[in-house]
Amino acid sequence: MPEPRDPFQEQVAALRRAQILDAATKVFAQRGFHRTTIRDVARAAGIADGTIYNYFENKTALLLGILNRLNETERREDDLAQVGDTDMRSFMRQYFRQRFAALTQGGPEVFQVVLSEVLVNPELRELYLQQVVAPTFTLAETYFAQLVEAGKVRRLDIPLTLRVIAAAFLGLLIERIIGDPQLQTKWDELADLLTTLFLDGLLPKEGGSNGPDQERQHRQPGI
Amino acid sequence: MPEPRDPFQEQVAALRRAQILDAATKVFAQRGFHRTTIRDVARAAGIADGTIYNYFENKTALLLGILNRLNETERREDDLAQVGDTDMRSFMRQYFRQRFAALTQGGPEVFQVVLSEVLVNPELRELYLQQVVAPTFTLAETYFAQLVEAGKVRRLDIPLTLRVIAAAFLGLLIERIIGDPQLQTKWDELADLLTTLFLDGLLPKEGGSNGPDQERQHRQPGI
Amino acid sequence: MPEPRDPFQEQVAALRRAQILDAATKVFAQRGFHRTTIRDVARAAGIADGTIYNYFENKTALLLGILNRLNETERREDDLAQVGDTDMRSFMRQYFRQRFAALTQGGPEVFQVVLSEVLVNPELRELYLQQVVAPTFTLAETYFAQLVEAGKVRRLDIPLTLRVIAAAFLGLLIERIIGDPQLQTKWDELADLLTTLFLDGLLPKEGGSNGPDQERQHRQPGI
Amino acid sequence: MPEPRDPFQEQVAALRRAQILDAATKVFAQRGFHRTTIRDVARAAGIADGTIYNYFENKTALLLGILNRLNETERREDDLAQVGDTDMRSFMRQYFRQRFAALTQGGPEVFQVVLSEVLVNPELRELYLQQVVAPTFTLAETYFAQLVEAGKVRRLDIPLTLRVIAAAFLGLLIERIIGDPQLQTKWDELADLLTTLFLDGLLPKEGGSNGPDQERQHRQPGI
DNA sequence: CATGAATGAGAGTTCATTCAT
DNA sequence: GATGAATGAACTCTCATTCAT
Repeated sequence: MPEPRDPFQEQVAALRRAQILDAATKVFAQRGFHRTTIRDVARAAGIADGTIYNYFENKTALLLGILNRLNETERREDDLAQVGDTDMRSFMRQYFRQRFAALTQGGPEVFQVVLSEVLVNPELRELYLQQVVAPTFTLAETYFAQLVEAGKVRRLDIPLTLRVIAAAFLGLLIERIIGDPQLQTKWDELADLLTTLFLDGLLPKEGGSNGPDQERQHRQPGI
Repeated sequence: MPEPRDPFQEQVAALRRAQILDAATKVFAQRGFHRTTIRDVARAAGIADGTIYNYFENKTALLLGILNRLNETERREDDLAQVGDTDMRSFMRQYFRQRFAALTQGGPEVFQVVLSEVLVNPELRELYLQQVVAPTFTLAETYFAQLVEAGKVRRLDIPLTLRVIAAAFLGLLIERIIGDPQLQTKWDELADLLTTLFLDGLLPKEGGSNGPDQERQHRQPGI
Repeated sequence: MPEPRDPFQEQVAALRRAQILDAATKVFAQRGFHRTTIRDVARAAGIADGTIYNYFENKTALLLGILNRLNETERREDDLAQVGDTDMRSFMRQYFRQRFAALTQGGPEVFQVVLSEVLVNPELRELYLQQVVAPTFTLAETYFAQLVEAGKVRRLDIPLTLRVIAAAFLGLLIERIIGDPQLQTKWDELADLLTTLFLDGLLPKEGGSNGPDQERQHRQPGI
Repeated sequence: MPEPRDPFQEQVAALRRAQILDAATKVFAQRGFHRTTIRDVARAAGIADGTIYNYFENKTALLLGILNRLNETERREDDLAQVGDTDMRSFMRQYFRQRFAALTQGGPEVFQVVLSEVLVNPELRELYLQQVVAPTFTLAETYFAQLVEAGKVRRLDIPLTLRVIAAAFLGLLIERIIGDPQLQTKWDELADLLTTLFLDGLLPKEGGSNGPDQERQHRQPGI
């Protein structure tokens, strides 16, 4: 836990921390938090065991560090704001695409690790709730309320609706991690499907032919 | 690992196994699989440490035992079948309610434990995929295909759509476990909300007033 | 530790004891005393674990039981006596043959087990010394002294000489157990070789051609 | 299991290994391999339990380590070579004396430990056979063959004869370990006795008086 | 600051022994 | 007497953490 005053040293230290957290994320995701030893992390980071303790108080702190970075990453994505003017469908499809891309590339490992522990570690759970989940929902609720007011979205229980949408993301990510082949294969189609599902619902269009043309769903105007 | 031929002994043994798995599920959910010792399980079951090893080969086998019971539980729920004749909305609401009730009472702890390990243990992941996830989806796909053919449901990518619905459930369960207050409070409203969302979508009804009447959604014509 | 008065019961008990000791000898020799569990012995004997404790106080008592049987076996071999009249060479060859046959068929396993523990268990060592080694040597010394008096054998330190001869046997047995191929192959030639070696020694006969005639060796005068 | 490149560290590590093996040899000999705990070894070595595992993979590796040192010790004793020119009797007496001294001081404990396990552990047995027994015999056979060719030794089955001689040593060592009082007392006389026995045999010298003078044997004329 | 050997508490697991059936 | 499930002490081994170099 060094407290360097020298700004240069400070940057070096930050890099070390990042290097260690990267390594930790990788190996934690591979074998799980508990099955991974400090030595594993150290090896992956290319440093000695003891060095880790110069930057993190203990093993748990590594997990918190990962969680915090997740936090920062989430916050930075305030992409919600600037899309208010386009039509609902384009916006949503765009947004879902962004999210899926983020999840896929940004590393599902991070989720794997954090979520796995969050499920069974009350303290971490609390932290995760307050630092990641709650702020995200608060932000989203504000935005969503605007949509409702603007009449662009049906008047539903906003917080709960957002929970459901977020849950779908979370659940899909997990199912993918578990290894569901369908999701592995068609991951890229999900953004479109979710848009249709959440905007239009499962029910067939009124008077629609309900024909085999799956593509039509995306273009259905004025529902 | 006794192999009793005597059917009475066999039943006694089955009860012991159940007793141990109950205890294991409870304590694993509280502290997580790895932070829980065999002694913890034994204490919770009211037996000696060594006794556990008369029924399970090792600690991991306890996890597999829990997973297998989950498996059996899932299979027994063939509630899908008998609801084919009613209207779509009632059916779905009913089904969602059943599922939520099952998840809540049947013990979210089981999910907590299994999922937590599944996320970071490849072997368990494979097992879970093949024993729980895949069979469930196969069953559901067959049923869903019938709905599509009957014109009751929009023609979409069936497997993917089911994944999304299941994901919503999974995700909501997790969010609840994490401790989201909204979900704790309004858990019972979710079945209705999901029905609306997945059947009708977010978009406001055409020509609707989009007023505060949330209830109107159910009376949508032409369903 | 049953103390049956009924002579029939007594015999049954004796048989059980023998059955258990046989099984114990077998499995102890295979994996060693400590690596063998009571369950191993029970399985080999075809009985339940607990039953063993009706006949032996504890695991160590099994070892003592084996040792005691060894003791009895040894005593019964008073073959020494009746060979006093023949010539030295025939006698010795005959005796060595008997001993080797006994060791080989009577089961080197017994030696394996007992010796292995005797080497590192002081108590057992003491017991072995007093119950097996000492009596045997005492007997042999008496007989050997007669040979010396009769002028049939060079006047040497009798006890020590006997130790050397016994040591050769013991050592050969061990070398064989260890798996020396030479001994495995030529085990039957040892009786003759030992006779020659111990009676005549390694030195070539004086004036001899050092030819293949092994028999002439006795008349070596004045080396 | 460190792999130090630094030669200094390497030496330190070698010392630690030796320190641990010394301790292990001592305590294993006292209580036997299986009755000795890792903690016993650690205490005897004056280090912590865990430290042992920095140098040896597991408890069994300690035994292998002891065996390997025995191996090295044996190899170093190439005393056979330089005594070729002297007369047979002096050489043999000298050689036997060396061997006995080596066995006694070099630590009969090493034998005790290794042999005890070798008797009941097939894997260790194989290792012992190949690393210690076989090389030693191969060496000795070559040398002995020269003696035979030179006519200094009777023409016998060389490998088998060597086995007998080695067996005598091995057996005597064991008898001594077992606690035979005769051997404890007269250990130092054995070299001479063995020389006489193996060179001249038990048979009385032709024409000899076979008097009570045991000492005469060593001064036998014509040697 | 970096290193990695040393530490020792603690975990999973085994198994001799007991005893109710 | 026979059984074998239950017991829990004791063992091996791991690994987070410390600290002298």
